[in-house]
Amino acid sequence: MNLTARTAEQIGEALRRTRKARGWTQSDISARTNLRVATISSLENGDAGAKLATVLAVMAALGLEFRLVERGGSLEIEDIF
Amino acid sequence: MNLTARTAEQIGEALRRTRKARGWTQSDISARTNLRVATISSLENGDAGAKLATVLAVMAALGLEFRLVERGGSLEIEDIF
DNA sequence: CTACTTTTTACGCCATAGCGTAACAATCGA
DNA sequence: TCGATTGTTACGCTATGGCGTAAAAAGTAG
Repeated sequence: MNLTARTAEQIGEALRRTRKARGWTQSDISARTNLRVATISSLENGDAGAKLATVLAVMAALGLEFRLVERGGSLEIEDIF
Repeated sequence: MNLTARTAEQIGEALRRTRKARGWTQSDISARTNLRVATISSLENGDAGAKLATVLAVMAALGLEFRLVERGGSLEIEDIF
């Protein structure tokens, strides 16, 4: 699962995929973040106008964090082994 | 340079460090993004209310992209060699 | 210390995120 | 097929981002 993102669409996709991988619903994320389901939906659909705080809250709920890397940057361990 | 971020402050720090590493001013980023210097300043200082579009624009100007990874996740190649 | 560059902050303005609430649409299991 | 869960969209509302513009504060070189 490659979760590289340069656009809001890609971030939304990554969040949705991770959520599904966890077997969770948008409602689950909503409960863990105090964000409305509608907000989660909007974010997953690539809303570039979303607030950074919103993205970070969902990331935290999913147990994710950001790495800021050079474009086309280094491989990760899993990509090799 | 470890650019892991879970908070707006950490993202701002990472963006500022990368910008400095490029030898650029906030004004340079402003020119490349059509965002005001004040907006860049606010973002680098950890404004969680910033729009995702704003973050992504600055990231692009710096030649960076996001990786969404598990918290405490995999090491990167540079961390080993 | 002085002049210049860089960064931070302020004010009025417009656009919009996310809220509560609600309805509608799409997806899924029995 | 159908009822139930899940996801999307809408309306009015308040709060605030980013804009133009401007000035002040902080940092830097001579």
